[in-house]
Amino acid sequence: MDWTAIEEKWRQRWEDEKQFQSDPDERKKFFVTVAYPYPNSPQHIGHGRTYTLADVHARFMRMSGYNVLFPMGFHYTGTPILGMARRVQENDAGLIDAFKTLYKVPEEKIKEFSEPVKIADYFHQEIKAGMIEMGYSIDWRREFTTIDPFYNKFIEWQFKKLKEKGLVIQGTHPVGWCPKDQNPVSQHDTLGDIEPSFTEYTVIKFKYGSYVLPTATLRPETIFGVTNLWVNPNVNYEIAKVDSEEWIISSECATKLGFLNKKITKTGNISGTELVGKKVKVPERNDEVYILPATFVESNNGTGVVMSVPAHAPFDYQALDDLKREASEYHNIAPLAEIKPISIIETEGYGEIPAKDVIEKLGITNQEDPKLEEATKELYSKEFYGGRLKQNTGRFAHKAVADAKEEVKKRILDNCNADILYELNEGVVKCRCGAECVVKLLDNQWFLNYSNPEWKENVHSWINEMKILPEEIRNEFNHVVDWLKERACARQHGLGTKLPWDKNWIIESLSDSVIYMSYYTIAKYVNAGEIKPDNISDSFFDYIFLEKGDLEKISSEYKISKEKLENVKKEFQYYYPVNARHSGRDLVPNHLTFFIFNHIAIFPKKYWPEEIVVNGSVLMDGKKMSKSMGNIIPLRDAIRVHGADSIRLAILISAELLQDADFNQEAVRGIKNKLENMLDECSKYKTANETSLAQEDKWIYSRLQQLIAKATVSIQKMRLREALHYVLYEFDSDIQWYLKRVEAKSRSDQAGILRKVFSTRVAMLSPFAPHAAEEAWSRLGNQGLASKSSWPVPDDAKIDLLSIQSEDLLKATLDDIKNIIKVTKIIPKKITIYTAAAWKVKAYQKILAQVAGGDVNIGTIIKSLIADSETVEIKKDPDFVKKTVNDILSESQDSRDSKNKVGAVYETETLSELGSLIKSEYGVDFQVFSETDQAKYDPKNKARTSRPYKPAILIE
RNA sequence: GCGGGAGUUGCCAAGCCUGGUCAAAGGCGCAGGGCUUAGGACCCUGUCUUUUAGGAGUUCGUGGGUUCAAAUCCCACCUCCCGCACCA
Repeated sequence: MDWTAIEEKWRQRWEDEKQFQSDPDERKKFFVTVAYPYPNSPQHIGHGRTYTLADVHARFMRMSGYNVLFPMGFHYTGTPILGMARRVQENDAGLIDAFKTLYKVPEEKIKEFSEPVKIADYFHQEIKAGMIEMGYSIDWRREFTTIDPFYNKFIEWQFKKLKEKGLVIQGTHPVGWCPKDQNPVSQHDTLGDIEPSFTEYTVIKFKYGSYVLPTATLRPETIFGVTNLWVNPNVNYEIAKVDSEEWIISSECATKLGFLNKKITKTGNISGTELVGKKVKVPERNDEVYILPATFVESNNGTGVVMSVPAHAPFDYQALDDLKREASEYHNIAPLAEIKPISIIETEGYGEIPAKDVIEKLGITNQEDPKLEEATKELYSKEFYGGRLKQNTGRFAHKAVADAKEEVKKRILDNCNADILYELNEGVVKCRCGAECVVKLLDNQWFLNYSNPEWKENVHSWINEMKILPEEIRNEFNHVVDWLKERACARQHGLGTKLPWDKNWIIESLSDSVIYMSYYTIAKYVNAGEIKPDNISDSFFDYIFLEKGDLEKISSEYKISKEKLENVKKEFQYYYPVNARHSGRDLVPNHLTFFIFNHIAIFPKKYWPEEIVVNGSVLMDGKKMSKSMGNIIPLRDAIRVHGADSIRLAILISAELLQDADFNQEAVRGIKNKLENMLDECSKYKTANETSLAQEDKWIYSRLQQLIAKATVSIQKMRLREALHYVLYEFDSDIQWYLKRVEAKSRSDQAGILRKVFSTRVAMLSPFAPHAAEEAWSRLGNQGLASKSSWPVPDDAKIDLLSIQSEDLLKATLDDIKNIIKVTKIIPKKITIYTAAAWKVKAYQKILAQVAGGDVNIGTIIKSLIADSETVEIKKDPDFVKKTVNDILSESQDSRDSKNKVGAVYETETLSELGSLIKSEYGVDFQVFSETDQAKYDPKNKARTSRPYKPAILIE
């Protein structure tokens, strides 16, 4: 089957009929949006998932009678494209090869890629083409990119609004930094793609005369256990003026401090040896300790000076031990023997000197031993999570280490006895330019103040009101909101909009994409050239979005007619708020949360987003997709191979929303076959001449109604996998049964019925597999487009419960027959069936009513049956009650209710329908008797075991 | 560490919120049969153990508990996956 042609044909029809263009009208609207793509590569199967989900949603709502707007934009803003362009300029072989072989970019295009916008433009068109081929029902008249001049104006407006409200603030902020490029570095700026991360150290200032000897530590609380300082005798230390104090530090440390906005003036040098034996004053304690030599101290780590806490730091314990053994060399500098570890933390599982315990456990004998790292790690973690400070720590006594750490740090910082230093965690990180990265404290950085308590509170309460699917995600959102702090919202390079009040900054790319959904409503006018960016400024957006300002004035200011302005405003007011926002799960802790925050900050409550739908990612044959694995399939390649609809279905049916969907070849092939069979099937049922309905006809119509009801509920909950499962697979077994019945009876008048059934089914398939549905729809001889047909509405009145009960009875009985044949391995020659006596039927109805009323006590049921003359015969067969109760309990609530409603089924009559089925299946004779039938054929005396819905069976 | 999620019968995966319809949907795989020159596709049957009458037994990460009844509720434990910031 030529899917390319079929899909192309129907896409053209949609296009011709402008089916997805949405303009305000009298209908109710539904505005569905998806996070727009970042065009730095072609989209792959994984990207397709979110868009497909949103498209199904859009198509379903459209069929349900809503005026649906589903637009799309392209996010040019950001740094990765910039980085790629730079790599192209540098002739990066790896990247250029990826463009050629993986992304199949024509050679002459790659040459243009040294210009970032060209990369974005190229992949923009590539992605858009893929979206069209996938059949996404997008209104392309509203497309834009985030570097369009009008969009820039819009973002400027957004930021001015935020600033007016005091939500944009300035502050300092540490970042990974390249001193050569004078720029912050992130993962894709470094050699080896290392994300620079850093740890905050507390620098504690020990006074040495008028000098300060600072030590960097992760454990400020251990200041109470300090017994001495360590310096490396081989290091030549700097004496430097740091702001207003004179510090003695390693030269590496002086450099680092320079990036942390300290004013450093070097005034001299002092060797480590010279410091050894001197005394320093311990802050918070008012006593003095000696400076001692240790070789483990490194000049490039921290300040080059270390405070020694031998009781709790294995390095310190070992160094002190080493020193004492070599005491003879140092006898003149300090009374070493008097220096004893001071234990200040109590931790279960450790003795008085925990460092000693760990060192002995690991068999460490000198300070050069690499196992000391391990020892430190172990002890640090044990003491941090399980330790408590001892009596000798004064006001901090009995506190948990985890708490005390912060309190001590705060106290010594407040008393100006400490400072802060950052160290890169990865050791040396190199920028792509080759320079070694540092941590820099950026001044005057702009932040969005997501810490603002009032703002947070509003967001929390809205999150609790919104529709969020799946429900689990709501919790996650609330945690993210709690955890979110100030976020830097401007950077110094990249594509994007300049900060309106400080043009040195470019608005960061996640901050310029939080309220853009509102922009779709005006993009249509911008694209049509009806409004122009040239002199547009804030009052325009104030008027459109916030209904502020004077129409007359604005109209003359921008030379836009009043009618036009009113139209634009009304269009916004018609479509807003966003009814459903679809997105991948990875955007929960960032984009989606910001999206809520910013809507709440800028728009009035009636325009806050109504619903968020989050989906998981896509796996490739059970594995994560990644470039290095080489298992990324570009979406357009896949469309060429499998067709768009098979891909859509494969992605949707493999997992429910939050689960990762697994895309694999077998699954797609299976689906494709399924679709092709269905199309073939549909070609058979053109004619429509309805005759009077047989029982199986009523049944299939009833089942169709039930299918509609179930599928509709599932889609409304965005349980698309389930809905698709009902429509595509579960209903198939009903069709099979129907065909089996019809064929057994040698009927030939079912084509009209099947055409109706299939048409409804195809309509329900239309949001999921739109092209195949159109094709099937037309093959069935229907007029118009499936995607324009109305979503079927379930009608309870069309459900014939009796036919459902009857068919169920037939199926169950047939199953039983099959089962008996299987177990006994009899080759049947004759099959006889006996239905239950009238009193059993009566009794069954009574038991059913009692069970439905919640009474499952067999004793009371028996009593009440005996009391009734109609069912007094129960005495002959008391086991009947127990079996019947079990029968009933092992049924669904629905089925019980329907049996209750329908009352007794005429089993003898119904079961005679089995004749044709048994004849066609086993080719043998078949008879039905009632248990009470005097003339019955019952050589094995089976008839008496019959129960309602469970006829006795004799196979010979 | 903090936060989120998951562990189901060969594999993937429903079911869990709202306990009985659960030996547990569906797909894949496998086995047998049909169709076919063959392959593919398609259709039927089977696929925990056991059973010569439609039945019985043992299962849903592990161990407890609640209940007439637990894959489903509660507690503890084990294992795995994901996010943790200036980055789209």
